[in-house]
Amino acid sequence: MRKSKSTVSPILNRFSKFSRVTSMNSGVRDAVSQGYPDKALILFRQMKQNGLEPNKLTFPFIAKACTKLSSLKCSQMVHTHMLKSPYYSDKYVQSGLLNMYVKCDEVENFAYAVFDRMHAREIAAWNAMLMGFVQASCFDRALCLFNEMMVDGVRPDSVTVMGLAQLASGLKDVKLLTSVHCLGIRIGVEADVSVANTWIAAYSRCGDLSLSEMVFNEIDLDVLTVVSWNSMITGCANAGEGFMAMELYHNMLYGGFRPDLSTILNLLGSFAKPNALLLGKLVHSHGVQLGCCSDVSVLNTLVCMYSRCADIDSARSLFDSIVDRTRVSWTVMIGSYAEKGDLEDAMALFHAMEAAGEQPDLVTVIYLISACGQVGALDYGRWIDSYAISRGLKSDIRVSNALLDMYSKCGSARDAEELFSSMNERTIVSWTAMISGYALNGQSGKALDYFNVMLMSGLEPNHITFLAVLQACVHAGLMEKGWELFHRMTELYKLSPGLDHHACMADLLGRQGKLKEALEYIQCMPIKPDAGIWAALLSACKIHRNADIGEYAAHHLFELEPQAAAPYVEMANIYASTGRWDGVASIRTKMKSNQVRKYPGESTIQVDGKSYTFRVDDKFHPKGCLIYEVLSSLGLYSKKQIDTFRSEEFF
DNA sequence: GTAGGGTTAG
Repeated sequence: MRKSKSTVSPILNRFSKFSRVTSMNSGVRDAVSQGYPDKALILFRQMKQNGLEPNKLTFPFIAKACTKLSSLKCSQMVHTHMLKSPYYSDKYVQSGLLNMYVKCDEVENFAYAVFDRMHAREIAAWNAMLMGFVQASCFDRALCLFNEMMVDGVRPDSVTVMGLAQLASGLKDVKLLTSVHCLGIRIGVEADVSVANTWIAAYSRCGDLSLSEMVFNEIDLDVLTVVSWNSMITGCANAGEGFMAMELYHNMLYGGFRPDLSTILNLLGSFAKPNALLLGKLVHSHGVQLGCCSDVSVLNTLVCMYSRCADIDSARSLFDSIVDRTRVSWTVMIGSYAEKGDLEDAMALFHAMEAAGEQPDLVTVIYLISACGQVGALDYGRWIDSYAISRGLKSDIRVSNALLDMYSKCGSARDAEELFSSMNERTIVSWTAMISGYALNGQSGKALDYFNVMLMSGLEPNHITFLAVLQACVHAGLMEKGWELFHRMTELYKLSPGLDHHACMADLLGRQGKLKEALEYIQCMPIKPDAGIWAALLSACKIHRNADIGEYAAHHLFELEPQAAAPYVEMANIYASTGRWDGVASIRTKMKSNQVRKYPGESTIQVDGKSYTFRVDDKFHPKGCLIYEVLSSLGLYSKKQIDTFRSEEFF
């Protein structure tokens, strides 16, 4: 007897639907594991269109696809589907959802909302939330979360330890990191190579490369991975230890490891400095051999490497060769021009970037701002300020700080003050920008006032802040105040003075006429004095007409920078002012034999976006006559000099 | 068959 179709159909139908969902699930899973998250989402959509209900296994896979895409839009779409599903409260579904939002950088609102509503929190959920806070730099909240986790009696595992290590390195707190390290040993996860790799990276980020090395050397050879090598190489790169990075790379190849994209990327980072071009080129060629150089992030790093190695032409032609330029590609190239003070090329590329439909972000803007500060382009600087406002970038403190610095360097204290008082958050960088702005523009009293107010607000000065106040003292000739600050820096704040700080102190002594003391100070410095310090002493000798100490300083300068013209000129002036004409003649001979040429000094100013360059006694500007009239009315130029120019018929 | 994780340019 034939069964009627109507009784058998629903069962068959349900069975076939079940098997179709199962096969769709494996399709989704495979797509995700093979690195095609977008394909997984297409399958998911097809499922819905065919009336197939995703089950409890579908959602974790789909969530994983969303984490790989880091797209908030996709995540929210999936979230809506999940809400309608009977499996919404499943712990794995919830964990997947949480992780999805963490990866979209939606930690504080979306991810925490999911976490907060979870009934049963597994260790994975805690870890995901912890990582999320750490990656979003919400370190306080991460610490609170860890405490809560302990109170809840959840036992930390290896992933927790990794999250805590990243937390400690984010805070640059090596003490905290050591206690995380101890926790790792106590719970027995120190043999886990992933944990060790995190420690290597974390110690180097805290500035303790020797501890990174210790962890690296303790890893069992059987479990050592490429990531371990990469972490160690990155550590060296960040510490500026290019030679050590290269040595590690050599050992890595010797040990039979195949470098990957990340190896090349990090290695290039260690050669992004002058005099490292040869090694950079070597690694570039390795990258080509390994097939890494079609990757846009490697290309971007290469552009950066070439420009930092002062080979801007190679950087530009490499940039031009990139087919799929990203925002970072543009920014790196704009930054290359900006760092060498080439504002015009930087701006041109910035407009090209916008024309190409790429959105500049805060890093792009910060580069442009700093270029304006370097060349004193107040007009452009103001324009970028308003551009930053229109793009909502000025709310970021880093942008505001860059603007403060730019206004100070352009000598516009009013713009700087206005901005400073409008900021609702001020970091040590903001204060330091203000202080050094006043120091630079000769308003030493105001610089010191700001310094005191800053101290009262509870902020701790760093070595750059101290440099700024010391410069203020130099400009005002405040010898005692300078020494007091210098001692406060070394004794109270335990900051070791760098070359610049020592230069200030030597300058302070020299300008006061204490040339012998200045010389003694330089000779007893714990670090080798550079050309800047000797130049400061030489110019002090010029003020106080001391040819003997001047000769000594000049001698060092001729050794350090034989091609620089300034020391020869300074020394010749000192001889002339003390009537030692034989000395003047000997300097002339020395300049000739060393083939040193003195180019006249230049000064550039921008008005209405146009650059004007002037030299001493410049007669080429069309409005020169007017300029000299104004100068004479200010008492900066004598009437007689203007008449001389007139008679020469230059105007 | 299901989670959370290690290196990553400006």
